[in-house]
Amino acid sequence: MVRPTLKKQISNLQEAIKETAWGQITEFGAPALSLRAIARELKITAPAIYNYFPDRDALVTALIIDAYTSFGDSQLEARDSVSENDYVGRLKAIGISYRQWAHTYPQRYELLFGTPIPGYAGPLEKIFPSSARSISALFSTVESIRAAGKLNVDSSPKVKDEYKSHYEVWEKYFSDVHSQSMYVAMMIWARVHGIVSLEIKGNLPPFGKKGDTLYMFELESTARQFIKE
Amino acid sequence: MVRPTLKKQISNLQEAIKETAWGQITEFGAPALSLRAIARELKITAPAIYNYFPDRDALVTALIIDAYTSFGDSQLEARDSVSENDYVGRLKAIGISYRQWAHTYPQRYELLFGTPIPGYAGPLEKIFPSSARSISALFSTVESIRAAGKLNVDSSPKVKDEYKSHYEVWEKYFSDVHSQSMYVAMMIWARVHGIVSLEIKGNLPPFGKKGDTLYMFELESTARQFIKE
DNA sequence: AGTGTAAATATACACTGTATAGTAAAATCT
DNA sequence: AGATTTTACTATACAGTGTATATTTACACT
Repeated sequence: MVRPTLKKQISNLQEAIKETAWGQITEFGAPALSLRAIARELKITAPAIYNYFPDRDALVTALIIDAYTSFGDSQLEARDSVSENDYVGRLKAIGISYRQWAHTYPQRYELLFGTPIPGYAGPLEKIFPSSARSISALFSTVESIRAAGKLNVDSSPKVKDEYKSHYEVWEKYFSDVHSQSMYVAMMIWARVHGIVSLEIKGNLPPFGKKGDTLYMFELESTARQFIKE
Repeated sequence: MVRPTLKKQISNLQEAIKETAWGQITEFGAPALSLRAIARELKITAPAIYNYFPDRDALVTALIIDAYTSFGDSQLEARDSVSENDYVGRLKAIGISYRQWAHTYPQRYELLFGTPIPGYAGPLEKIFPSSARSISALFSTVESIRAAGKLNVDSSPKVKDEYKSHYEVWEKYFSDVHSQSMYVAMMIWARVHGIVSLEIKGNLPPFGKKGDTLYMFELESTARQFIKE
C-alpha cells in the first residue's frame, strides 16, 4: 500500500503533526524534537511531513507562532482581568501572568526565549506579529498610563535620534503607542524576562509558588518607579 | 598505523580539543558543535576524544566552565578598575562589562545562558563554582555598599523564612556576603541579564555600541534605586 | 626482553534531517 | 463514465551525528 485510503488517513495531518510535536516537546523537551519520532507516533513515514512543512525549521516556526499566541492570550487575559484605571493592578497582573505561563509551560517558554533547537534561526519577520501581539498587553497598559498623565517621565528612558531607525518596525507596529511608553514597556519586559529566565533555568533559587520571594518585589518596585504617586 | 608515534601526537590533546571546539563554536555557533568535526580538524578519529571526555556533555561542561572563567575574569577586572569607594562607578563598570562581554563573545554568552546544545543539561554542582565566581564581582560590590551603610534598605527585597532553605547553597558560597546584599545583587543581575539577553537575541532593538540607548538608563536607574543619596 | 597499560584506530549501530523516485488514491475535466 | 492530472503518500538512499566495542600498537616499567 502506497497511499492509505481516505478513511484511514488522519483528517487534519498538519494539525496532528503539530500536536504530536507539542506532546513530544512537553514530554522530552524541545531539543529532543524529531521529525522521525513524530512520524513514528503518527504511523506515517518521515518524508510525509514534508508535504505540510518544507523542513524542520518551518515546523518549529509554526510551533513558535502557536506558543506566542497561547502566551499572548494569557497576557491579554491578565490585562483585561483588572479594571482599566487600576494601572498598578494591570501591570502586576500582566507580570504575574508572565511568570505563571512560563512555569506552566516551561518547554514553550524555552522554545520562545531560549534556543533549544540546534541550528534553528527563526525568520523574525514571520514571528514578529505573534510576538508583538503577546507583548502588546504590556505596551498598551503602559500607553494608557502615559495617556492618563501618570507615567513618571523623569525616570523614563529616552532614545537618541541616531538610534531611532532601529525602532522603526516597532513604531510601525505599535503606531498607537507613544515612543516613550514603548521604551518604558521594553524596560519592564526586560526586567520580567530576566528574572523569570534566571529562575526557570535554575540560576536563581525558586521564588515559590506565588513568586513572593523576589519576583513580587521586582514587580512592585518597577511599578513604583514608572507610575506617578 | 593504529597509534601515531609520540612526535606526531598533539602534545596536549585535551586542551587542543577544547580549543578546536571553541573555534568551531565561534565560527559556526554552539549548536553546530560536533565531536566528529573536531576530530576531523585535529586529524584524529572521533572515538579518540573519549579518552579525554567521557561523552559530549562532559566536553560541553568543560567549555562552559572555561567560558564562565573568562566571563568572571572580565567581571572582576571591571570591578577593580574603579576605586573601591566609588559604588555607583563600580556597579556601572560591572554592568557595562557584562554587556560588553556578551557582545564580544555572543556564542559563549549563548552557551552560558541559552540552551544551544540539544539535550544537554549541565551538572549544576560542577558548574556552580565558576558560575558563582563570575557573579561574585557584583555580589561583593553590593556587599561593600551595604557595609558602608549606603544600601537603600527600604527598596531592597526580603525573602520569607519559608523559602530561605533554597538559598542555602548561595549563603554557603557567599558566606561573607550579607543576605540582604545577596538579594539585591540577584535583582540587579536579573535586570542586566534580561535586557542583555533580549538585545542579543534580537527581541529588542540594538542599543548601540556603547549601549547608550536603553541599557545605560537601566544601569543608572538601578544604581539610583539601591544606593542611598 | 617481556609484560602491562595507555592511546589511538577500525568498525559498527542506531539515530537524525532530507533528497529523490515511484505509486496509488482522489479530484478534475471531457 | 472514462481518461487525465494532481495529491499524498511510501520506499529508498545519503550524509551526518554520538557512541559502544574490539583491536592494535607505542611506550613505560620490571
